[in-house]
Amino acid sequence: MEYTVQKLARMSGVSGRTLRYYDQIGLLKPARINSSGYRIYGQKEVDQLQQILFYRELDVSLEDIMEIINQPGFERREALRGHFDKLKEKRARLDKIMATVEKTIASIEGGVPMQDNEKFEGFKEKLIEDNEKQYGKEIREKYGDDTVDASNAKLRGMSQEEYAAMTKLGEEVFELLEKAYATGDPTSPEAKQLAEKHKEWLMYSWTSYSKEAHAGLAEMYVADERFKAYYDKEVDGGTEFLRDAILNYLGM
Amino acid sequence: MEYTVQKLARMSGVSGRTLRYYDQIGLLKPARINSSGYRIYGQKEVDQLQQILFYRELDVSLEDIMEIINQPGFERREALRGHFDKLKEKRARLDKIMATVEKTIASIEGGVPMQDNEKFEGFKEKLIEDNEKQYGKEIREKYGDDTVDASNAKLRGMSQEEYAAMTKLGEEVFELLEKAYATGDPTSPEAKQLAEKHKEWLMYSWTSYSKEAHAGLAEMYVADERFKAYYDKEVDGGTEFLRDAILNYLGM
DNA sequence: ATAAACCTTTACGCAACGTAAAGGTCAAGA
DNA sequence: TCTTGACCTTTACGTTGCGTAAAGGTTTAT
Repeated sequence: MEYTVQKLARMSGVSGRTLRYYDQIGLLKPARINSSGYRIYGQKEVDQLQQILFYRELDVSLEDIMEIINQPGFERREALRGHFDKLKEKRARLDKIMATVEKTIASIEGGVPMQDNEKFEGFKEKLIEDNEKQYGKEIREKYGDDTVDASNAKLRGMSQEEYAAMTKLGEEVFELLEKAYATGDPTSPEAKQLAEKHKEWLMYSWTSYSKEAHAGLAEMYVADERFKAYYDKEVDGGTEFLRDAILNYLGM
Repeated sequence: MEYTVQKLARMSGVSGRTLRYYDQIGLLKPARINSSGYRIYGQKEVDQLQQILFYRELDVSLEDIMEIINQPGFERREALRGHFDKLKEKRARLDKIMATVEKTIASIEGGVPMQDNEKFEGFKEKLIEDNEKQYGKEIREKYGDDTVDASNAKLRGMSQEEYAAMTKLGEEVFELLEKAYATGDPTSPEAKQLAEKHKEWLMYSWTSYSKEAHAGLAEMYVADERFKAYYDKEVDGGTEFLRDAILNYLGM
């Protein structure tokens, strides 16, 4: 497939000017120039543009992108690692800023005065290491799950609303788990409600439902440490409780 | 408390030049100018700078920030609440990008080849449509699974070798599925071998194993369209066959 | 008294394009 | 066939949000 500037632009979401600029600085040259002087891009160029956009998303400068894509594989890996670290820092910084926002709100509402230098926590990029130590694993675990959720949602081509609804349901399951766990009884009304909500939540990604599959999933939660870690996050033994609640709900 | 340019700059993490620039464009004027022409900032200015930095963090242009904070009905507390939500969104986006970076790194290290277009799923919004036509659903599903695999590997702190081994096992399961399916009999020796290999593969991520959980997972494969699509990729009905083979292997 | 560390304004530079301006090309419809 | 409108080209200046001198005045600490 061959593309002119405008076609490639529309496909990739960048502007025609951008493509000409990339040509100009030597970042992405068209495959050839036709007899009228038009830029013609081919498959290879499409792929490379995708590469470029990928790095651009990571806030890599065009100059650096040029270096990266012109170098062999292991160099690229190093670059990626560097970017990953940068992203991590960025994330930690965001967390700090969010904390500052919360604190500022609290200070306004509570009438508690805030120290001036506190107001800028997070904008300065110093205390990142501390943050890592403080949140460390927790965030990573959550991060893993978020990733899975996001990819699943995308996978199924869910609309924004659907995804939001599903997420909300997921949170509700979690809340219910805490409440039901507090009763200590997997046959309690709360536990039953929990199992129901869990089924409801499941239906967002399942096309067919069977008691066996639901029960099996519950067993798997206990067996697979990843799921176990997730459901045990708030209350220890939460995973087993959830399984029991589900099995009970299903009459098994 | 009163601050000169440099003091405020150090406290807030921005540069002196930035403060002068903000004065120049009228975004943040000092409280007063002293007898030597120095800019002197007071309490009000400190708070306003904080506001400005919050907006800047959200990629709002300075011009827009000016409009926003000069609006008559501007309520600081409301604005702060809005900031918090937007920051959360930004963080979620960062998480997604980080996941892709990690996945890319994993693919380089694990020697698992990745399709270029796979690498960039999720980054572009528009290109997806076209890609869809080209490669259809298949890639999305694979991407989803890869993501899960990668994040799992990370989560469990797997070594590269282990991850590679697991990936290889996963492929073997797939090959066996094709071979066993060809026999048409879920009780055949090939089917039994398939179930065994599947269990072996599972053990990479399971800490405890039970027949019930294994059987449940098999049921889930059929119920969840994502898994179904994955195992049906090569042979239609492969998922059901796998389930039957497993159930048979487990004597259920 | 002198150096270090401030402060000032003016002014040019930068990345990654956006936005004309001035003109050539191409497919489709009257 | 001719015209229209959507393409394409190059050249070139504008934009944002500062960084970075340069050239000089002020304050503070020793």
